[in-house]
Amino acid sequence: MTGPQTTRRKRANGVESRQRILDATVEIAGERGYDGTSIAAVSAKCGLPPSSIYWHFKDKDDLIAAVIERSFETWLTTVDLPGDEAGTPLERVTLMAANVARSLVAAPDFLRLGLMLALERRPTEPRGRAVFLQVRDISHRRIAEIIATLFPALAEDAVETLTTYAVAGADGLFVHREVKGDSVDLVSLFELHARLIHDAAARMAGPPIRTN
Amino acid sequence: MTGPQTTRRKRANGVESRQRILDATVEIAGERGYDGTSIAAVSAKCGLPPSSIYWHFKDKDDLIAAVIERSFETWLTTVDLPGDEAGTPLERVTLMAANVARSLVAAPDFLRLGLMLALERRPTEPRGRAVFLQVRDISHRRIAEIIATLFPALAEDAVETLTTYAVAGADGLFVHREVKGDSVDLVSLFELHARLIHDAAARMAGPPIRTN
DNA sequence: TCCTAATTGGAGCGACCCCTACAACAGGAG
DNA sequence: CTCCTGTTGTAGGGGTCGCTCCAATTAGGA
Repeated sequence: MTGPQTTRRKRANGVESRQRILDATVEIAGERGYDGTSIAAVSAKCGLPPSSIYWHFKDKDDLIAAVIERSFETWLTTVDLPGDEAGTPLERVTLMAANVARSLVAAPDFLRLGLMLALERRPTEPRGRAVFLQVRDISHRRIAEIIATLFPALAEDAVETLTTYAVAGADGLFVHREVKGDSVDLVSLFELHARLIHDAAARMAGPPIRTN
Repeated sequence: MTGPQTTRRKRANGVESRQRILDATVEIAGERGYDGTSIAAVSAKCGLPPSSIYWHFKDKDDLIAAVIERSFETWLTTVDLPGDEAGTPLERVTLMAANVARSLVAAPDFLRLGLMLALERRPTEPRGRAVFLQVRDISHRRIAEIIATLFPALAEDAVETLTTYAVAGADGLFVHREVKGDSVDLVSLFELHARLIHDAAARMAGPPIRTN
């Protein structure tokens, strides 16, 4: 513990190799999914032999899980959720939606691979799927907090429902863009999404007059 | 053509075998995706040898495409889109959404497998993916027609945007239920979805007073 | 300079993959 | 009965899979 740990780490190019492996894997796995990702293909794409991959990662499952983790982190940095700037709730919700839309366009690998893993239901769940669902829950809670802050009058289950709806809409719109190609204007679709969520929140939080 | 076709079809149990193969395939492919579906596994599940599978289907790609086609048809029969019954637009949109939600709960294999195929981006596209996107476009047009009928004042691109949003929301909510399990009340989430779409359509179609 | 640990190179193992070849069997037609 | 056609059964070929083993190479610490 306290002994001979001078400055010896990062001796060779191990760290860079790890990044090269992850770069190659995220590209292949984002295109072909779990089973479609072969170690041989990753090896060919990153130029390192399979033994190097298995030196850096325990097995294929570990590699995919690491890819999910790193993709989520890089995606988080591009989201850059706004803190507590001024503006009406509608303006702030719209700004957030635009940010998320742009980040999904810029770094789509995370959500594409994650959704593929999430839809699978194999007997022994891959660790990457669990990791994705976990970070997804974190995002869910963050959004729920923001909604609760913007609309303090909302009941707790209303916040939960709106958050679920917000995330689901984002997923669906993302899928639409993945299917239809780059011509889809994700930002404007997210703008509509934000507006509808805002109106729903305002209605749910507003005074209960005019129920029908 | 007009000759010796008495009543000879279905001599052995060929038709039933085809169904057994499709039943086994939709189960496995709905769980594991394209690459995760092996002919050996299908053979084991349906009890027929691989040669029978390859007698009924040209290759694995053909099998998956056939599964998509049949799943879509069985899903269509459970949707049972309402014709032209009476009611306000909101009532009719809500009814449609509830129907779709119930059908997705009853027959989720079609959309689960379809979304998995749609998210993949391999160099040579599987035929099943093309089939899914095709029937998806058919659904899209049907929904667009209904929206245009319910809200005649809507501009054409507004109908298109709303249809895209409706389909995307349905996809996302479906994914949410697939991830979170049977405890998710898909019908009530679709009810909210229908209401938001209706409000958006009414606002877009209505007089442009009170823009802010 | 030698020792040691981190990393790479490459061969290869057993299992599984998709798919095929071909014999065996069933039942209607003659 | 014999044929003929649709369907099943068995065996396996050629290839890829995830993964392992181990020698070779590199660079820091002594």
